[in-house]
Amino acid sequence: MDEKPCAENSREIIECSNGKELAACEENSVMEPFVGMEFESEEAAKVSYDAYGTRFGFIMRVDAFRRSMRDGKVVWRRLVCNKEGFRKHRPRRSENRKPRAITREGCKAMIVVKKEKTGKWVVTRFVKEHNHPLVVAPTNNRRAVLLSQTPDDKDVKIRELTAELQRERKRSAAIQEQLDMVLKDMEEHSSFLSRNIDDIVRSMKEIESKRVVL
DNA sequence: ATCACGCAATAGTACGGCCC
DNA sequence: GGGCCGTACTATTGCGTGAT
Repeated sequence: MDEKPCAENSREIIECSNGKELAACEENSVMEPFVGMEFESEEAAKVSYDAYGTRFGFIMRVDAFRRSMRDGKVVWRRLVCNKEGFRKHRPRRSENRKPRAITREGCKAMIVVKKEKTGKWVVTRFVKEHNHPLVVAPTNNRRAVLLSQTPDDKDVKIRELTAELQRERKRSAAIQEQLDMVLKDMEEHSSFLSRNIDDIVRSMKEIESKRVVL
């Protein structure tokens, strides 16, 4: 079980079971789950794991849950990678139709969160390793990403997305630099305005004191 | 008895493809 | 283009099993 939180480093290379580079952690705000991690609500856990998945290149799927025997409320929830498990075989009703792309690859990655007596949701299990390459998708259309990839397309798609990711990183670094310059200018301007205000206040006080003397 | 978890089944839904 | 059908998805539930 891997229980190390990852958010300590602003840039951390994550590796999956096949040892390939997958994605880089670029924001401290996306926390890697760890056993014992607490959430205010079930929804917060979902949002967090979903953000983590988006950041590191997989799609979260809400899996099983359990209700309390006493009050019937949900007290246990499992969140998995969308490639978790294998698709169940169902007989094809039409031979003319093309089968859809395979989306399940037997991935074991998941987190399990449980509601404690305190009302907080705590991660009780975290499986980090995926059995497939992780791809940071540039689109918000999750379903389109899921269904558009056949096994043959995947390597090409991974290369394209990796190249795009590098381009976007360079672009964001340039934007960051520009923002830093703007902030610096704003600070300088702000301190300039402060000095002006101080001068004005000082002048006003001098004028006031002269009036009192007269 | 209760909890934790795995697995299968099912309902509802979204979407792609085919046919008119 | 629009309707229908098939496929695959998520969400939920039931049941079984092992641990506490």
